[in-house]
Amino acid sequence: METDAQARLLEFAAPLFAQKGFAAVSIRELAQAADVSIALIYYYFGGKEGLYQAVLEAQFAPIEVLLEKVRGLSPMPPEEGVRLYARGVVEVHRRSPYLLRLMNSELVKPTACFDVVIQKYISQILASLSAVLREGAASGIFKDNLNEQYATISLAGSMNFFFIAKPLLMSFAPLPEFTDEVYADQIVDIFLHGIMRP
Amino acid sequence: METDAQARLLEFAAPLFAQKGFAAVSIRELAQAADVSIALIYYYFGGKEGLYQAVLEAQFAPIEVLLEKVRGLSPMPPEEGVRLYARGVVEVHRRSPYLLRLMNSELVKPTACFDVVIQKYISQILASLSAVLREGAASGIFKDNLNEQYATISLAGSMNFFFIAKPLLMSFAPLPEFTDEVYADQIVDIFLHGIMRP
DNA sequence: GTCTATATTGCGATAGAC
DNA sequence: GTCTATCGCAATATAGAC
Repeated sequence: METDAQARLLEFAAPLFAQKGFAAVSIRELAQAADVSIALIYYYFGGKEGLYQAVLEAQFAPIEVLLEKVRGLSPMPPEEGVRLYARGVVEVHRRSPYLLRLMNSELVKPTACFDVVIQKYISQILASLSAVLREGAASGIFKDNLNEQYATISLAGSMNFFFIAKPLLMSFAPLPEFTDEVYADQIVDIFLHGIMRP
Repeated sequence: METDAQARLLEFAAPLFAQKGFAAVSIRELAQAADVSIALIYYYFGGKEGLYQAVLEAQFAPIEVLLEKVRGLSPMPPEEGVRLYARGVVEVHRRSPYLLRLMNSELVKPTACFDVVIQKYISQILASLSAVLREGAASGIFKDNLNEQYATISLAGSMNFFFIAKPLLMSFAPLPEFTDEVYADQIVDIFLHGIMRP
C-alpha cells in the first residue's frame, strides 16, 4: 500500500533529480519540496539513493508498456519500425518530461542504479531498433553496407539531443514553433532517406 | 605567468569535472588530485566555480583555432562543410577528451559559466553548420523544404551522443572496433544522403 | 507513520605563519 | 606563493517521542 508521503516524495523528487542531477540535490531539499520530514525519506527509501532509484523505476514504468505494445505489433515493415521508434520517444517525453533527462544523466555518469533500471530498458529499446534496421538491410530495403549499431546510435542521438538541448538552444537561437512530432518526422525523413537503397 | 600549481589544477580538475559533474566534485578532492593545498584554489581562481570556469576556458580554447580554420576555408561546397564539421568533432574529441562531456553538462544543466564559455563557442559552431545547410538548400543541392535548424540539431545530436554514450553502450553491446572517423563518415553519409535533392 | 531533535561528518571559505 | 589550522555551516543519518 502506498502512503501519501511516499507518493508525494516520488512526485516532487523526479523534477529535482532531472534538473539538477543526483549529486546537486540535497535530502533537505527533497523533503521540503514534498512537504514531509527528512526522516521519512530514510523510513521509506533508506536514503537519497534509494529514493533516486525508486524515482527512476517509477519514471521508466511507462516504457515497459510501450515495449509490450511494440512487441505486439511486430513484425512490421522496417520503415514503419523506425517511425514508430521516433514517435515513441515523442510520446514518452510528453507523458513524463523528466525521463529523458534522467536517462541522459545515467548515460553520462552512471550511478549505482545503472544496471537495475537503465540497462533493463535502454538496452531493450536500442536492441529492438537495431533489429529493425538489420531486417531492413537483410530484406534489401536499406543499404546492405549499413552498420546497424552505428545507425541506431545516430538516430537515438538525434532524438535525445533534441529534447535535452531544445530549451537551451531556443534561448539563443529561437526555433520555429513546430511541434515535437514535426521534428521527429523530419529526423525520420532524413534518416530513412539516408539509409534507403538508391 | 602561469605557475606550476595553477597548471596542475587546470590539468587534474578537467577530468574530475567532466566525469562527476560540477556539484559532485569537492574542493578538497580537486586539491588532492593536483597535490596542492586547498587554499591555492582560492588564491588563483577564487574558489571552485572560478576553477571550473578556467577549466572550461582552457578546454574550449582549441575550438577557437578550429573555428578560425573553418572561416579561412570558406566558402566551400556545402557537402564538404558538413563533412568538415563531423571531422572537426572527432578531431577535437581526440585532442581534449573531456570537452564533450563538459559541454554536455552545460547543455543539460547550465551553471553560471554558461554565457561566458558555452554560448560563445557552441552558438558559433551551430550557426556555422546551420549556414552551410542553408547555402546548400539555396543552391539547390539539398532539399528545398529542409529546416536547417532542425537538421543542425539532428547532426549535432548524432555526433555528440556517440562520444558521450560510447563507453557505456559498449559495455552491454560491444561495438565493432571501428575508428571514430569511420563512425563520423557513416553518420555524414546517412545525413547527406538524407538531405540531398533526389 | 510522522515528527523533532541531535549526533556527526564533510563542505566551502578564510586567517595567518612562513 | 604555498601551507596549516580553523571557523561556520550544511549535509547525511539516526534516536526517540507521539
